[in-house]
Amino acid sequence: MTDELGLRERKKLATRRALCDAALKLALDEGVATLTPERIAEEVHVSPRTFRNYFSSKEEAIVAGLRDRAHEVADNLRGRPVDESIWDSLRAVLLPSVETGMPGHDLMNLLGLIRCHHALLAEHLTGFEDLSRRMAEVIAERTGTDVQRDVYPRLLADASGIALKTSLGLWATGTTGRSLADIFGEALDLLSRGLPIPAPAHSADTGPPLG
Amino acid sequence: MTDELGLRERKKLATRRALCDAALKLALDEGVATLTPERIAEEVHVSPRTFRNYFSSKEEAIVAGLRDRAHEVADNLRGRPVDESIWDSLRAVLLPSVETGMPGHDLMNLLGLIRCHHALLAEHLTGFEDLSRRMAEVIAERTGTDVQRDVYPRLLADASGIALKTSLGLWATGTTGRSLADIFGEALDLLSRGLPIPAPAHSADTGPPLG
DNA sequence: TGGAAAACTTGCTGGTTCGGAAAAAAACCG
DNA sequence: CGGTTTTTTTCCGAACCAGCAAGTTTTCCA
Repeated sequence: MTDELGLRERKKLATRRALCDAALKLALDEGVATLTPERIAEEVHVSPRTFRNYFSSKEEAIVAGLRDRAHEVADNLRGRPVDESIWDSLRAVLLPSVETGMPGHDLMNLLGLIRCHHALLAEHLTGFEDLSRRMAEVIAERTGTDVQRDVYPRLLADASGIALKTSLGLWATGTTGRSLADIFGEALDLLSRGLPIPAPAHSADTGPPLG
Repeated sequence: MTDELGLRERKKLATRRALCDAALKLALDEGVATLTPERIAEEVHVSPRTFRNYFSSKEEAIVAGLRDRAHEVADNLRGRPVDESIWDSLRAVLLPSVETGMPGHDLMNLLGLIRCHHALLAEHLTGFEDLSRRMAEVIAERTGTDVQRDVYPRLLADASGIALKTSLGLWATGTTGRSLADIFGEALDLLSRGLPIPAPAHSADTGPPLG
């Protein structure tokens, strides 16, 4: 149905994607500080003015690839079977949202950049905010709650978004030796069990990184 | 001990506070769009350049009052009795962090501004990020977990921060007729019980706002 | 198909923001 | 007091950003 995109729409999507791909690539290769909108535009063979028609800053372009998925994630959540546990639905929908496209080490490097640059971090966080807002609506539909009056849908949306953000942050430090899926699974599990205080066992219990 | 602040330090703190107070006041009175760093500086009788020595944008100044509390909150959490439930500690520490100083309707208006302005929202969210990072360390100390390797401390810090953010957001819409403390209490309670799906009762069950 | 209408790109441009450098003022210390 | 350190201020150039109108491409409709 939405497959019927006119030439104009397709070209717009193409230049947008080309711009944010170029922005990400250049940021990873040459760093964020020295990167300019002009440089990105040049890479895609459009004018600097056109770049600013699509993005209002280089930071917005760099994280656009990540944050643009907010729409799809909400749609995917809406598409899950209604008899599925909400936690299973969230797990099924959120994890793939960051596993598409980009190689793992690029994602780690990007998260490293984000951690260091205030403007990038700010842009990234508004992406999660966007995601949460959309998810809250779907969760409300699904659970028969009211986004305007009930705490539940907003809180669950925000909390599961946080599970993803926390997992990405911990995974990107590289100090755990675990996979993102593994960490995220544990995070959702902890949340759904009410964040019980972990047993004060030896904290090296997760097993050696093994290299 | 830190009471021994020289005149220099005191004046710096004073101008910083004066600047962010003025920024907030002007933003509430005259709106964010038309507000300029020059206007804020003028209000405090310093040069525009001095304003930029303290804050890198007007948005940073506007939300500085809220975000500067991150330090205290973490310190307060560290100061809670060790035999207290972590949830009780979080409740005791987080709620007062927004209840100090500003009148309630000003806080609601500020949150309204934040919701509408991308740059303000971004700045506000990095404030929560800052808060979470500090709290994660204290939570790790308190629970004998490892910030670098365990999911728990980061997730609990982020989740309780989210509980506050979600509560502020819902409260500021004014559609519930409930107090912030009430909403926040329910949010923490939901989190600590694993976000159970609410019974599909009539959603007007929370009682009439009563005017 | 042809031509009008709409949408996108682009160069230009004025206004704003930002932060470096050095002089001036204020605070500290003996 | 003089000398030293820190902060404030003035000056200023570079970067950023969005509005406008001209030129181009796509779409629409008869």
